[in-house]
Amino acid sequence: MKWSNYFIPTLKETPIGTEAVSHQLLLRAGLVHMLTSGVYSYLPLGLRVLKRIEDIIREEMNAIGANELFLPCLHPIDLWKQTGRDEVLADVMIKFEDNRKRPMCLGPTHEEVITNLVKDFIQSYRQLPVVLYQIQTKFRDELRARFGIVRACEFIMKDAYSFDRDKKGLAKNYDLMYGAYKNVFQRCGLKTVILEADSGAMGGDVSHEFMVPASIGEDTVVSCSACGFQAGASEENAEGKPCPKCKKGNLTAQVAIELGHIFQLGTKYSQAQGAQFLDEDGKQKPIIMGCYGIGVSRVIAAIIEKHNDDKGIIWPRQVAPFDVEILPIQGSKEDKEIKDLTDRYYADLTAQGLEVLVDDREETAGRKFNDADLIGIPVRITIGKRNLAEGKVEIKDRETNEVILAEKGQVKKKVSEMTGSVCRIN
RNA sequence: CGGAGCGUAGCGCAGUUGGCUAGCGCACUUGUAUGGGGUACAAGAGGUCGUGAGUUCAAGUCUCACCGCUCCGACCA
Repeated sequence: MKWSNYFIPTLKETPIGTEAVSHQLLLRAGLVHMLTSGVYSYLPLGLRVLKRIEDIIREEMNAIGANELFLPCLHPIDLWKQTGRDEVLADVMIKFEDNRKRPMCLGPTHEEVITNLVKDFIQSYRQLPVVLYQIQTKFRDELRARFGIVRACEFIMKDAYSFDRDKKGLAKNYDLMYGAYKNVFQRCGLKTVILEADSGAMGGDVSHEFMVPASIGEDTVVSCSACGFQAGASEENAEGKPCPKCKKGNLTAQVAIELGHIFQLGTKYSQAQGAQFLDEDGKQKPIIMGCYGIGVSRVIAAIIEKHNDDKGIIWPRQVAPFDVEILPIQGSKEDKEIKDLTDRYYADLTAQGLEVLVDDREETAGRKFNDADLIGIPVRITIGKRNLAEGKVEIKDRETNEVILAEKGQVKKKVSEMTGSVCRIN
């Protein structure tokens, strides 16, 4: 991909009214654009990151036997009345009437819709278990959107739902999800703290939250310096209490971003909506459900919060929008060798399955370097006269700042070593 | 929804006790030079001063209302 043919509107200055580093860098690196408070467009570079995270999630979901589908975001309120959640979630629902005066809402979550769907197809225990998921836009009329895409009114979520005949089956699927979630966040370059949580408005018994401690966030995690005990906490009781587990260490608090939340729902929805199956013993029973959410767009913010320096973003390789950036330093008179090498490296690396961005703009070297640091592509190849006079090309690792001066014929090999040859997931 | 702040060019800002043609930096256009860390010089283009009403000879500036954005709080699967 040529930069000159790609829409990457970088900003030199930090936009006003941005507190979170991730928010600032999302805007400066040209990943997102705000339409109104809590509502963001994803620009080409941001969309690439989003899709790579989605692909990681898809792999992990598919690996545990979950099937992807796509549910509507336009819901009749009548459906929500079946569970009474039209009242419970009234404050976050975006409601309106369609042209036939029918009360509608934009889906803030999808338990009711999926239960309605499964109800129409599942009659027998022989058809269970079923695990379904989607990656879709959710709408929540947040009283106060903040931290850019961390709390938005329109955001992208992966939500999965499991349907089992008994609690044992639910526990099994729950464990599989738990493991898959650990894999997803690890592959995204995030260290998560997993907490037992309150199931709140979702209902059910067992629930875990996947949190990433960061400098911003809306939740608090306390941890014990002595035994490593970790738990969620409210602001008031967070600091300075002795550890409830080992009684020795003191708890220290840190704010965190909630990225995932899984629930053993039980029969709350299946009972309310009449989603039953005929069990082996000839009795009608409500399907046992679980639900599992990941804030996909929020994952992007968390990754940036944890992977940046004063110059910009440092993408973990697995989620980077491009694998390699080639940065030719051209004068006004085009240097044929620089151009030829640029084309050759582009072709060679692309043939290896790498996504390559070429900064072919007629900009000064300094500007290209700064933009490269800002958008944070893991590997940068700089082709310029200075090193070329010695037959060398510079390869730089964005994360470690390590610089290799490679023979111009060895670039493909060196880059392959750095990226682990074909590092694309698909 | 309570508290606080902000709104002037794409971005970041200045604009005095109201005063005459609304400025600066970056970005943008054209030209010349430059070409390894936001290069230099020159010439340009770009504005309903958030919206509406009011006070006044005169409003970016004062008053009121509304809209929008941000932060703190409340809320949050």
